[in-house]
Amino acid sequence: MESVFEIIAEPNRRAILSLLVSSQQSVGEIERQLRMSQPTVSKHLRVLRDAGFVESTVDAQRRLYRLNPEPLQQVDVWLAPFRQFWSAHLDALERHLDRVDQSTSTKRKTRRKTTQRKPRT
Amino acid sequence: MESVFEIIAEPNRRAILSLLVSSQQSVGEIERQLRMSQPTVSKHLRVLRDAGFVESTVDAQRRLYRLNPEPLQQVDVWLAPFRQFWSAHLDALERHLDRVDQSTSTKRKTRRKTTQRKPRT
DNA sequence: CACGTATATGCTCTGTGGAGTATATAAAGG
DNA sequence: CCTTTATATACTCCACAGAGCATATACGTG
Repeated sequence: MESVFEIIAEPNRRAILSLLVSSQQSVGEIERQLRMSQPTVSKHLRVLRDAGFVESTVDAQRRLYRLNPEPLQQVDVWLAPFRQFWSAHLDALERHLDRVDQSTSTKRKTRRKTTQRKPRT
Repeated sequence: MESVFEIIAEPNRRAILSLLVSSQQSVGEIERQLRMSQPTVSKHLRVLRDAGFVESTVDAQRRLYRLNPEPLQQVDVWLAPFRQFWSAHLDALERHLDRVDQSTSTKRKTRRKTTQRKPRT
């Protein structure tokens, strides 16, 4: 399981990463929010930490885990050559993202230029 | 193996996808270029096609496979929330991409807009 | 110090994915 | 037709990842 892609192939790990986007969390908090067993959470966090996806700090008995975006950037880099391809299917993409924006928008995010998307305006 | 992420977790499948960026290819061509056994190629193509990553057309006895970017866009969508995070580590990203550019022997040093990288010549 | 809380880790079991080998299918070409 | 070429599929084997359970470790508090 060296590869970044294998790491994020696991649904629970993706869930953990997504959870950490909002703010850092302790193991127990993750455990409750994602309703996974404590050993399972700890094991996945171990994997994520070894792969550099998260970092932890000690707060007494608890460990606070926070995101480290670097490895995800590698995914983005791999994705890059395929983006050129999307232009062909751009309208489909637009529609898709609009759908996502709706279903995800618990907190008003005006979708911004997301680093690479066509200047939409 | 329903998830898009599990699909691209497999190195050979990623290789196939990357290969198809340049142009469509027959099974035999993929087999030779990636030096994988024919059944292995066919099986991975099956998975990729079922997941919508590729499409095929018949050319006599051979099947030509071409890329379909849609599923990869889902990966991009998932990645989106993390991008906001990268700004914090932007310089690290810059350095990282520079390393990648080098090791990939890209001629053009002028990297633009991040992510919006030029199609390889 | 003893106990409760928080997290990590070892061990076992099970499912599943990928490779290899052999074989089936199908089209082209003599 | 018979053969060659191109691709798909069935079957078996093996490795390995993830979950559960038990247990170890460590810190805080009375």
